[in-house]
Amino acid sequence: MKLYNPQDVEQHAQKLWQDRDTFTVKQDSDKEKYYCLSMFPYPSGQLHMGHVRNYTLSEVIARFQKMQGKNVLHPIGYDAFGLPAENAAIKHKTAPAKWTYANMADMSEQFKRLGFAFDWSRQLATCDPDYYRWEQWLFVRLFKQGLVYRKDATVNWDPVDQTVLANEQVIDGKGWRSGAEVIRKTIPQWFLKITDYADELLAALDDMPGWPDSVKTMQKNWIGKSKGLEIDFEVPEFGSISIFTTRPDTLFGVSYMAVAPEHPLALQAAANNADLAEFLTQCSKEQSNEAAMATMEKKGKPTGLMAIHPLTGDKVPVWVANFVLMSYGTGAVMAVPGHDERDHEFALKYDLPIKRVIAGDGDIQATAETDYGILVNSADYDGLNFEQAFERMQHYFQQQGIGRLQINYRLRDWGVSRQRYWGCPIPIIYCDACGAQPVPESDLPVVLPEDVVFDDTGGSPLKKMPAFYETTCPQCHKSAKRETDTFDTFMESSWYYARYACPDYDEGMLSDEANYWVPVDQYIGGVEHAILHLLYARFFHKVLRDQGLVNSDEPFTRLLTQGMVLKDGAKMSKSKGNTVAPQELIDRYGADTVRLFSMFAAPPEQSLEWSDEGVEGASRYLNRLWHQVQEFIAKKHAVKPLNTENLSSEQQQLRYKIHQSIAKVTSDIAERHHFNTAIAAMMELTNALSKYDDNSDNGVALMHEGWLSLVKMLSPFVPHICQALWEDMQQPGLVAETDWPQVDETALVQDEVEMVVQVNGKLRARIRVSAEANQSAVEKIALAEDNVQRFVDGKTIRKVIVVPKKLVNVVVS
RNA sequence: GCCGGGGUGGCGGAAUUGGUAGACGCGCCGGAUUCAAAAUCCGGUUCCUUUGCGGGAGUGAGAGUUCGAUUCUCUCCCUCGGCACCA
Repeated sequence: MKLYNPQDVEQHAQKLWQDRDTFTVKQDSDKEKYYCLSMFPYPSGQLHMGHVRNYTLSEVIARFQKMQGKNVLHPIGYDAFGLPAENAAIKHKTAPAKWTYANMADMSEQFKRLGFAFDWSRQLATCDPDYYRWEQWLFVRLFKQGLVYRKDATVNWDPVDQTVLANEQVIDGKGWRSGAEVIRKTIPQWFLKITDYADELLAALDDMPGWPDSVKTMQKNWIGKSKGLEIDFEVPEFGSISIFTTRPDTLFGVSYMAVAPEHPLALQAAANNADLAEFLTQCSKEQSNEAAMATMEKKGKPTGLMAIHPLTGDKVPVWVANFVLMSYGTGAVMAVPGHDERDHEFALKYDLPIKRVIAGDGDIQATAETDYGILVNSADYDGLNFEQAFERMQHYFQQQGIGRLQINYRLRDWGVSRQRYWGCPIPIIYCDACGAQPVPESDLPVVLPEDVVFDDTGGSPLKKMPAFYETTCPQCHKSAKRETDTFDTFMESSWYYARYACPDYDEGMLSDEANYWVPVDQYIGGVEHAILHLLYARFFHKVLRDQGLVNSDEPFTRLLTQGMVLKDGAKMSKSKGNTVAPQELIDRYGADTVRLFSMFAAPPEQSLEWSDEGVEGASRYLNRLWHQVQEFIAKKHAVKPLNTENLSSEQQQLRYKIHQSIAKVTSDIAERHHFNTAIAAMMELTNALSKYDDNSDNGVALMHEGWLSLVKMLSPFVPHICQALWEDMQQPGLVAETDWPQVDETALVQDEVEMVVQVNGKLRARIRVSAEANQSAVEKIALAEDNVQRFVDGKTIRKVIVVPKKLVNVVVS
């Protein structure tokens, strides 16, 4: 008997697929298309288990859909720009491009060794000028349409390395290399007006049934639409400040105002107040990310300025507070300590008055009451509820011209400038006379010089390359300077899915073929991308649509968010030393084993705990499968058609098992995406077939049907071994190109079913009854059971619940 | 802190619409095979109790709804992901 040698079997199958271009696809209007995509990887050089899991998931779906007769696109490429290449450049003294291209070649080799059904002809890399030129082209178009603007924004500045740091490079407020205290610095940067699309991005979520609710909820909360009033407060000696509030009903409870440290009012007040200026400096050293802002100690300083309450005319002090965000709303808030927890905490700390303006009987000095209620201590507005007060105030302020209805979003415009080298150059030229000018379309792409040397001083090499930045103004042709910032790498990952449809098209960003393939039918990637990447890509898609480049509204019809791969309960990482290299496992057990384990160990959404013993088990299963099928083949049975009219009860049972397994595996893959239970069902079928021993014509026909169905169903998971078994079973062509097995409903009809009998919800007996038995008959059989009688005896039967074909519950007291 | 997940045997997990808790696999235990071991095959395996039949408890903790809750509601604990410059 042939032995199972994974390395031979896998090489053989991979060569077949390559020679026959099995997974290269073309537009074909006769076939239903299916676009299956996993988020493309950053080319770090080493494939890790997260990748294996991610691409095996899309792989199984892609191969399954192909067997359903669809024209399946399953592409791969690289998200090639990014910070790690710059770090590697400094460390290894190589250019980021060289390092990146070498990594991509390595990873492609590893992908091929895993046998993934990718259409390699469509491979793309975002660092390729043929790719990013269209991103620059789009940016220029958006610039002309006013969807791009420049404004000041804060960055992390390392004063020793004289460089901008990414958030991840700031550790406990210090630069990761220099250890210097990082400060907030404000510099001009480019923004995309994603907020123009906020409403559509929000509303469309209600019509995306293929997305998990959790992701939709996160995006909804991230966009954070809220309705409130913008109200102007007079501030003598400054002018006026506008605040946004969703709770105008608490306006009479305002006892102070708070502005962000970067607010113009704060800056003016600090000009002749050394104490306040010192406080602002302190604030500039605090981290500006949201998590830090929310957890840090709330601190403030009075500015000495007073605001006039627009309804009472009272003077209330204006404070600077470290927790007010300049980037949200107007950078200033009214504080109502009686009915807002943060304001309350702040008021207690700085001994500011706390007033009750919403009816209630708690101690307002001790706890803020944030629920809606009836207004009190609010002059004419007393007795109104939230809606009434909101409406009257809106009306009043509008009439006075000092307030207006405002829809506010938590979502901020997308800052796309990065002060880094290894990214797509922003196609802008700065002219002293004409200002910021987009690079003319005919001059695109602005190519990133790849042959660079990194020194240790940090900062982008572009800033030291006159050959790159010295240019002329496209408007007045005088000498001008090119932008040396590059794009956020989320830009590239926001449209790559569409470019896979036409990766070599050089007459435009997207060809007509994009509308054949896009939207992606199934998108798969880590949950960590639930908000940023997926929101930016949705935004880009709508922008592309409005440019007439695609004709759909959303890029991803169905979304599957996979969990992380853990080892010993922690995320695999080099620093923890708990990594498992896929390559070693492939060498040892073969790609099929690695693929099988990664699909069997957990359902896709959950985190997956890596287990060496589990891998061993997967390998053992494949060996068992191989031997069982080979044993069946070795008997050289003449397979005759199954005579369904004449089946023994054992044959009926096996037939039931085969078809029930097909039904389960099909729905687990197609609908639930629970690949682990699909595999469990196939293991059960394997066990049933292994135990079965019947050399009659019907017996052989059933075994043949069973093994063949199993080989087909396992093939998306473990395609190499299945191709070998397929051939050994004398089947024509490729298992990858065959049809998925069909369920025969007649095999699923059963005349007897097992039911459980409970007394007061506790299991007391099991009964076998005819599938057609009516309720009273079932009830009678159930009550006749000895062990049921034991618990019913001497008690009154209150009622009997019968769930057909499942259970009987006798309620007694 | 805010938003979104997760918590079930020794371990990974299953239970699809409120209806048998623990499928499948790992590990472990016993047996077969072997000079012996590995590999393989067969059987057992939630805990407590019982010779056995059976009984009791049990899905992070606590409450609630229900004939019946791993599943629904509330409060709490632990843990993971995201928080706008990691990708």
